[in-house]
Amino acid sequence: MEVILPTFDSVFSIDCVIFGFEAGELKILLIERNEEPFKDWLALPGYIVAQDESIDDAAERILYELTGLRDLHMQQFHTFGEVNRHPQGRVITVAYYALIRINGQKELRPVTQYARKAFWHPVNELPKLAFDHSEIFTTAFAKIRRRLNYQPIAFELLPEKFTLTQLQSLYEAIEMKKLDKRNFRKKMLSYGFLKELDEKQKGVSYRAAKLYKFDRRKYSKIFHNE
Amino acid sequence: MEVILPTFDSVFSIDCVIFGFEAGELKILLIERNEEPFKDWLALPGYIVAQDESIDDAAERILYELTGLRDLHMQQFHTFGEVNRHPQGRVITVAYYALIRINGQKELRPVTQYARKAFWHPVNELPKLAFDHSEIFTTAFAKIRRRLNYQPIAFELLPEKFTLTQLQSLYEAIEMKKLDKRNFRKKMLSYGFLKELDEKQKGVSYRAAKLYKFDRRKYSKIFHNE
DNA sequence: AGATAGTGTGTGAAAATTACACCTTTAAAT
DNA sequence: ATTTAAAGGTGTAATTTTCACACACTATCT
Repeated sequence: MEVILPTFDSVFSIDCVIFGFEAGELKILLIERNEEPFKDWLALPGYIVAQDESIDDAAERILYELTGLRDLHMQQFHTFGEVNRHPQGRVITVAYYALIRINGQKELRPVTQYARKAFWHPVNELPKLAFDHSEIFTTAFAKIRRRLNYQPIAFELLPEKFTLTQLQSLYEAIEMKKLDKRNFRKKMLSYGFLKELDEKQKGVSYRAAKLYKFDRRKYSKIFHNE
Repeated sequence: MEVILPTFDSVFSIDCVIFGFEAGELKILLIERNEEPFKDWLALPGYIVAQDESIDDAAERILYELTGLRDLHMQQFHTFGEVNRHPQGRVITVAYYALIRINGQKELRPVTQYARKAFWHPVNELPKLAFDHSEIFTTAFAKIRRRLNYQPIAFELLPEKFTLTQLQSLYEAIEMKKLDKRNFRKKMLSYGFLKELDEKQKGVSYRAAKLYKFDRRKYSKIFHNE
């Protein structure tokens, strides 16, 4: 059975690539669509920009409506404007990314009917996504990989307190290669923006590691940019 | 006398920041607008995307129509989507940049009436521009400054054959700081993608410098990316 | 012949990067 | 109590990269 869809002339939309890190794996947030076209497909959270909101505001609103998540620092990274990227008409989409901590607590709960559910999915072994969302993801991943080299984005993905091994395995997940433990630690600590805490990891069945946290104030003192 | 303008709902537009290098100075291409709003103001070349063209195609077409320039490699870098950036309605603009060689030969000649003329203007001492174009320029400049560090964009601005001093002064113009001559040469030559020619500079009233050219094939052999 | 203006070249010190292996600590299992 | 499994934590030497720094050479013009 074929569904007849309306068409439209020109709309802006937003799509979001939200990265998280859990169980040593890099993940992104997907929704299950509850609307044609691509009903029942998996997709990036995305929707149409309203007349009276800036695209940055739209990105926040849309992410909230589709996933229940709020107050992330989203960053625009590319605009996709092929003529036929949307089957119903001309849709140019501005893609944003954000990096957040996954806590079990924050539950993912769409507040509109457009998404049936929202959930985390590992970036390896991603399924086929609706529209050109696979390409949007690939572009986003390339961007954050590059940005990792000159901005402290990793810390947004980790819990407030983390061990150096966790930090290293996150770098390894993003750069997709193994790093040397001693060199990694030496380098990270040499920057001087990691604060060693008086606390240790708990609940592990082996020697507990020291916890650290990222000291944003020291960071901006050291690196004047941004 | 006030002009009454039509309003519109949602349009995409493109704005272009075209960099060139001439007489030791970094310049961008501006037009003098011949249309409301901002009639008679200076602005970046920019116009509205048509229904049936991708944004990349639109960027090429629009630049051509406003300046007569063709076949540049334009690269999208940011999308500006504040609600009130255009006085007549909601216009979201995708901004592109390109770097080109300025030759006296290529003449700048708008082929539409929207621009009265197009011309090069030094990036220092830029006047106030129409819309939010000053901000767009600033963003573009920041982008290319960063990109200079990991991509061979400088060579797109120089004539095919150039001296090391010209190359250095271009780097200095983009990075806005002085570089050491010996270190600069050593580093550039160490990359191995500069081809020394059997030719020398002509028409100078002092010792003529060797000419070099950028060897794109060697470059991509050395750096697999891009 | 001399003045002028830019070309072209080398070395040593300091900093950053890389490669590399073993003992320690803790909890769980026996 | 002892053992085992799993990860924590640590230093050094070689190499590469970056940086600071000064003077003689050459072509043209007068």
